Amino acid sequence: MSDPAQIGPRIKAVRTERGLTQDQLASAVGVSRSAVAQWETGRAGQVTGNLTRIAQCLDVGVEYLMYGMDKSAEEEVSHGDELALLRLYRECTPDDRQTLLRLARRLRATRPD
Amino acid sequence: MSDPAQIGPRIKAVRTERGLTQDQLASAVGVSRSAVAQWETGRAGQVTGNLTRIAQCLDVGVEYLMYGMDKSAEEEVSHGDELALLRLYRECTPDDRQTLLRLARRLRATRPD
DNA sequence: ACTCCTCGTCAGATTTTATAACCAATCGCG
DNA sequence: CGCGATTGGTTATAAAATCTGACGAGGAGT
Repeated sequence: MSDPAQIGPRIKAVRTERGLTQDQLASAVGVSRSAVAQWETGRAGQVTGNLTRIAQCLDVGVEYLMYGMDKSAEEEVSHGDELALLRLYRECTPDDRQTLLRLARRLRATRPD
Repeated sequence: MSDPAQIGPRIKAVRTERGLTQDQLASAVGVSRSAVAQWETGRAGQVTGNLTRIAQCLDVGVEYLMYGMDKSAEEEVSHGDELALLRLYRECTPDDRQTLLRLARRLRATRPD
């Protein structure tokens, strides 16, 4: 799941994307420039308690640094109407759920391209 | 955001919820029983590279141990049928989406209690 | 009272990590 | 071309962190 050896390159990738030098990230996190270099080159097995600060300074999620992405097996819903639909669906009986799924399939099949 | 001092009690809470002893969690993670006790009593400032293994063994997200909760602003979908519904919904036109939402409301309103 | 189980704490060995220093590559300037 | 500045990789080492095994306390059951 988590690949510690990949955290370093990932930190480097995000840092350069943000246009920061190692010195700048080091100052932001509160460590020496060498520490950042060692993180990025995989010398440090884990970046321990600094992980949260690094994520904050780079404006990226801790789980992104750890796993490379948010959970991929699950889907996130953030649109209000999709949330509403999901909640309504969950409050339906199994039969009604099947009805909704069938209608969704029919509507999708007849949509214009 | 992250409260390192709270990781310990959180580990303990999840462990006891799962009905595990410190010894059992220690065996699962691959450390001594003392290490688990120290994590839970806050002796260790951070639980370093073991955090991922702890989360795996306790069947909980790393971010939950670190922050106490998954992202609260978003909802996660993990059931296959819900994923299917969501995907179908997204492939529909706005008009068809409204149709689905209306039907869902009607079905929810007529469900037996 | 005794035994067992669970867990908190401690001393110490081991491991990890951050620092300062060193060095190399690149680039811009005179 | 030589020089200085900047950036970044690497190393030795001191300091800090972490884990282990041992010890002891409290509770439950017999």
